[in-house]
Amino acid sequence: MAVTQRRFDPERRDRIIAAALDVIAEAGVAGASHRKIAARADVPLGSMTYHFTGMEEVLREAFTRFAATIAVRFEARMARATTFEEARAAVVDLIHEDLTGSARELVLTQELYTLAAREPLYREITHAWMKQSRDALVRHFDPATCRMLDALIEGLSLHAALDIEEHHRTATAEAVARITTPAAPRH
Amino acid sequence: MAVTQRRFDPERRDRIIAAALDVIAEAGVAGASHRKIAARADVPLGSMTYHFTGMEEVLREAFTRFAATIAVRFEARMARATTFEEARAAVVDLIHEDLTGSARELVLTQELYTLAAREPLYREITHAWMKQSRDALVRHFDPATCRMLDALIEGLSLHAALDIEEHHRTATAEAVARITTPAAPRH
DNA sequence: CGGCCATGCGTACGATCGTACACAACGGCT
DNA sequence: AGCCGTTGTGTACGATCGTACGCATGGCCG
Repeated sequence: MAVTQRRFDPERRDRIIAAALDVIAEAGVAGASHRKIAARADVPLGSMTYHFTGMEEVLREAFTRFAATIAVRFEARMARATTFEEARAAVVDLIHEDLTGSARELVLTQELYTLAAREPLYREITHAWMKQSRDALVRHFDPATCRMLDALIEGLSLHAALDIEEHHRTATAEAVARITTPAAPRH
Repeated sequence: MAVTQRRFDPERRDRIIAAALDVIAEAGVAGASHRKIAARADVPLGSMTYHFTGMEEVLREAFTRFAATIAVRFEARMARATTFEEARAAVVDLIHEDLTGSARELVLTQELYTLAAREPLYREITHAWMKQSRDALVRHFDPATCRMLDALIEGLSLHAALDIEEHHRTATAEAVARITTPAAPRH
């Protein structure tokens, strides 16, 4: 009666995961707690331990979903490119979107990276993410170039997250052009 | 008597800061507490609140010192380069050192970045760090190229932190060569 | 229509946290 | 030598945390 029953709420788990990402984006992994996530998802505290074995599982699923979402977008955009020049343009587009998009994604990415730098469990998530991106790139560029592109993309993302300076699309295009152009052999 | 007095211990603050970096490297910012840091520095818990106004001050000073240390090393190495080719080689050396050096630095860097992505206070630290590095680079490369180099360096650092794959010096050299070579104009 | 069992929730416990504050210990000054 | 102010420390408090667990609840089967 006064108590709203939620017996049939199969999306409960999903809502919790989504809420977890919200909380992490706002307060960081450090500031994320079962209680805050439960409040955000509008579920009782007990649901946390019911649906998940512990905080680690929540984080793992949340970041897995986050990484998958971004990787899929990346893949979709790259798939539309057929020629080399289109591939270059697609990369520039993607970087541009990353950098001018929501700060939320940049922050969540950083949080994930920091976790991954310390714990192998989360490293698996980043590895899967990287692999997907790498696979999307390797259709257009050779492996070594893909690695460099990856590094450039992540570096530029970081600069955006740290608010280093405003982003110029032409500068990004120039950087991508350089990376994707083999250097002349040393003399 | 049994209590060892430390009245004259002017390096107490420094030891605490050093201990804080150790703890952060091991347990992350999230896992760093006054108690753990105090234990690591072998000082009583009360010393924390005596020497610092709060956790934030400890973190700020610790990361400031950390960033300064790395920036100084960067600057020193770049300063030894006179010609363009030497500058390129210096950058490759520095990246190589970063990537093959202690995981501690890579982890601490990630922790700082994540903090900085969220809080302006720590962003100041990263901005100062970037500025120092940028100043060291700008003597040899034009500003746009410096930004790209920065991004590349940070991206490669991240790859190392995430253990993406083993580092090849020649691959780094190729990436630096490309970035520092203006792209041919589009036709 | 009524009892049962899986499902889900409220609460309580022990641990750990940051911080404040009363007090011990010492060096210098008279 | 003895007092006093500065310097440093031990402890206790309130808040918050993750997690376990007993119990309410409602759908389903007989």
